[in-house]
Amino acid sequence: MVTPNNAEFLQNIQSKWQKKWQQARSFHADANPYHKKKFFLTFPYPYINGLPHVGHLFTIMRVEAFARYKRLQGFNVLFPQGWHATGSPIVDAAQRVREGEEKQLKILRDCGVPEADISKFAEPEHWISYFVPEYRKDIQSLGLSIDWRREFFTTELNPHYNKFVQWQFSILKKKGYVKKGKFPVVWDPKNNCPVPDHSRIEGEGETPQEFLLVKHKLKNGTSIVTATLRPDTILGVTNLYINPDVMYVRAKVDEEDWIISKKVAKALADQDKKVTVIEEVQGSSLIGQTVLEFSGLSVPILPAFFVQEQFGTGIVHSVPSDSADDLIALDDLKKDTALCQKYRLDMAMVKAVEPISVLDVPGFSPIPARDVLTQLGIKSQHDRQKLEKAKDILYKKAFYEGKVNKLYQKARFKGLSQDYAGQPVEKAKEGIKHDILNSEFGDVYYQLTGRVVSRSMMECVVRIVEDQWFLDYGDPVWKKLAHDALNNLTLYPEKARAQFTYVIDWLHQWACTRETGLGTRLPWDEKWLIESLSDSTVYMAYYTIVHLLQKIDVRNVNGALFDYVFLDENTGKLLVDKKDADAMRREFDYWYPVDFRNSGKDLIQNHLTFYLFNHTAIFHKDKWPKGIGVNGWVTVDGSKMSKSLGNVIPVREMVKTYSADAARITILTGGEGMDDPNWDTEFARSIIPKLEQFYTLARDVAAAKDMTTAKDRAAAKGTAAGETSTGKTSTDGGRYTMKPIDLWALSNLHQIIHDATALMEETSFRSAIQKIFFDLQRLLRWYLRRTKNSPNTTVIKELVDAQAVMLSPFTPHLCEEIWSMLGKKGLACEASWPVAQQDKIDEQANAAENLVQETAADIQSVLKLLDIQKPASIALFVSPAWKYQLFAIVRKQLDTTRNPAEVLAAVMKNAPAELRSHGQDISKLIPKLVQGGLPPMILPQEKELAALRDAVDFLSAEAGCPVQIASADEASEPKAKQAQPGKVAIVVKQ
RNA sequence: GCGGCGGUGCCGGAGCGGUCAAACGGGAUGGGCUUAGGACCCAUUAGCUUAGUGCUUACGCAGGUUCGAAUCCUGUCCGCCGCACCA
Repeated sequence: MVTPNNAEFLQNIQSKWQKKWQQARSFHADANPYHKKKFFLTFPYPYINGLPHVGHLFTIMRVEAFARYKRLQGFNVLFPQGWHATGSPIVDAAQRVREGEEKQLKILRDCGVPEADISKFAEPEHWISYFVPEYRKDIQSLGLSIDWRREFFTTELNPHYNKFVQWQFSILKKKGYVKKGKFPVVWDPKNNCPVPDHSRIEGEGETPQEFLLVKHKLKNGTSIVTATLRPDTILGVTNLYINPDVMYVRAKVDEEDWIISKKVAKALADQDKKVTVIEEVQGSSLIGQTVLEFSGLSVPILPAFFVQEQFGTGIVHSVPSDSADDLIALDDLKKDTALCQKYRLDMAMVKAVEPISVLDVPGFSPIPARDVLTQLGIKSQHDRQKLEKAKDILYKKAFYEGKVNKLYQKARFKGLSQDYAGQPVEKAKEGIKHDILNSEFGDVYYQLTGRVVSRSMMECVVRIVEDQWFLDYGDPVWKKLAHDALNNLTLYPEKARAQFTYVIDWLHQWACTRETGLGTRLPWDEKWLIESLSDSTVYMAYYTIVHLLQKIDVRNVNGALFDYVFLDENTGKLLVDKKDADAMRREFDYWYPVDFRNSGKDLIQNHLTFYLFNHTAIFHKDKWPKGIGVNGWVTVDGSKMSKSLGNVIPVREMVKTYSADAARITILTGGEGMDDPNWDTEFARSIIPKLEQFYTLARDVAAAKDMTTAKDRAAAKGTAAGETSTGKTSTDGGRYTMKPIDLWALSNLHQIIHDATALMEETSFRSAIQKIFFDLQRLLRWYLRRTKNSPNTTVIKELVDAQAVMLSPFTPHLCEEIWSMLGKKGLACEASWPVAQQDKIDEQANAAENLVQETAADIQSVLKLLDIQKPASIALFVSPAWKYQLFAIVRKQLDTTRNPAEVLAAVMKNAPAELRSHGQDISKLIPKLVQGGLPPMILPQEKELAALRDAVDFLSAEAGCPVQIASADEASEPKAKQAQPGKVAIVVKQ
């Protein structure tokens, strides 16, 4: 870690201002009917199983900076904060503490928990009572402008909130958005419980995968059952493959007879099936028999050794057209007379088995598997590696580019519900699967995508849980409402919209209840806890009333109260004072809807979209969300944040090392939009002295009532009293004259205010900081240099005042300090954001100053090239008059043509005689002007002269010799002719 | 594979048809100020060239549109995020 230069100064003023804000209750926000402009911001309440770190900081700071900005804009701003404890991580972690797991204990120690207290964390409740205040302390130390009166935490440990969530769910239920169904989960068979991702020893990220079971019927009615992920090829089945050496079982599954592997027989028992094993069946005994297919065909059962017992059902239906495995096995068998004899297979029958083409895949023959076998040079079914590759190629090609062929006509197969012929595989697949499931040939089976081992060291299985509750985000009516909500809100940034639209369409049923963890119980089925993403969709409404509600005896909090407060409906008896209920309703009515909710972009696919869905289900349309912000994932010095890299910087460490203000501005400079913001340690270090420099400058401005020099004042007396050279009146006690450079400074200031305001409005904080801090600092630097440190006091004060206010959302402590030092009344956080005055933005002033700036630079470079230390004098010539005329005419022409010849012709035609006399020069100049383009603004000759004359002192000082200024028109000097509008000719005399 | 976002100089990162060899910051180099400085100020930071200029090569790669492209179009390669019941 780099040691900062000196953050003490910033750190020393931190707690002082935080205390002042607290005393002034600057961030307490209450409904105020006389203050119509309100702004309500939130970010998702953090899950409190740890302390805040740099990863959290970015999201927090976006909301914080926006909150402070909106306050400066005159809004009544509500920025509350709560805590999330719902779910299983805390419970699991407590369990691990109970078991004394070293890794978990270390995490707690790293959070600063004293050794003696660690055992307390065996209780989940203790996590809340410990981490809530610690987390709050950390983010408070950043000087956040949160209304802490409205803090709360979730789960039934907070009975008021508990009632709120139950109210929410009873409304969802009433409206039919909560439904009951079956659901596959990863299950520990020993402890009889579901195994969430983070409490696995092995197999994080593995999930149940749905396979289609296909029944193939023997003459006696028994089904040989295979499992597949490719129902689209069902009509291409030519035979079954069975491993002759494997011992299968015949089992009664529900009311049917199935032949399957032993493992599947066991697994199905967990998956909502009644399974009784009747007998064992040797694979070889089935070979040679025929089965009836979904397609209506009869196909033989053949031997194959690539078939693995533990995969699928241990039996494979063969689609040699589109499976390389199936095809090569068939090829092998046709050549293997000995094997056929062994199982008494009729060689002619085997040879008669031919692939059936079912898919049209671009770039492939009707039998794609054959192409791939040839392509990869696969010779036998033992060539496993190549076969895996073949499978990959075939699947991807067929699935994403293929179409099912003409075989899939409804007329040809009674099992099909529609004509699939010609449909893309991707689309037809689902329909065909559905058809098979609806026939007597199909069923469903779940298998894990990989091995999962639970903490009890048991290998997990898939289990179908009955009576699981779902939020039906697939409901088309609800989807429509969510789209409506999306269409009526502002996104920060707008480019996130495509993703939201996609997610709304893609979401379907969401299992919203759990059996374990902390949370709120489902009001009508108390065995279930409401899952953590589902209990946090509309709680922002809770913020509006929490400080009032939680004072009320919870026994008097009922559904009728929430109906009254949130929906303006009288549905039952209120158990609280009408007065109290009205007060809450006023708060809700005033603050809602949420104007800005910000979170990481990863939450678009769940929480933020749930947030939209649920608001439309619960609240009236005028209370739907107004704005959502999303941001990228924080990186640290360019690398992804991770525990293993050890670059997860806790907030408390950042504040201790860099100060709150430096940390705040660093993180927001790290990025904007959807890009991943970067915490740049080097920036954090180098910004500290720059912030102090800003303070020093402000101090000088404050101290010097009059920053002008005696010489300036004397010079000023020369002009008519109170009158400046530009005719403006100066009223302050500083330098009396308002010179062009002063107007230029103001012009640029107001341009910056204008730009920065627009950027703040769209939460582009990085760019805003660029303008407000760096561009303004540069402006100040040039202004001081240009005025040789005697700026106009009015101007310099306006610059510093504006900067202090505009920077305060980012570095509030420093800005308060400066604000008070400048002798301002009140707090900076309650000041007014400066207003950009269009009439002060003067492009001509910019062009004039550019000319001066460039001339100064050009003088330097000429002197350097000629290696002249002490020039005797310098003459500057502005362009001859005819070139100004020429430029103006060319500019007009460029709108119609860009062809140099045409421009030249037009110029020569339109130009006055005087200009035409410079014909030769013109024809040389024009191609350049057309190619390179003209400068954005061309000042008239007299303005250029005036600008240079105004700056003559400065230019002389920079050049180190007297400077004369003249027009090239009356100059005999040949070099003077080189001058152009915007470009002065320089003649150095030694 | 699908959906989303990106690929710019030593680095971070602006720019999104002409004012672009490319803002701003960081780093590096040189100079100034200083007892000294990690503080501050100034200059340089693609190559060649020049009295302040001009030229060449550059904005992932390849084509195209245009008088003109980092900027628009097409194709292609690469990176990041998500693809769920987990906070």
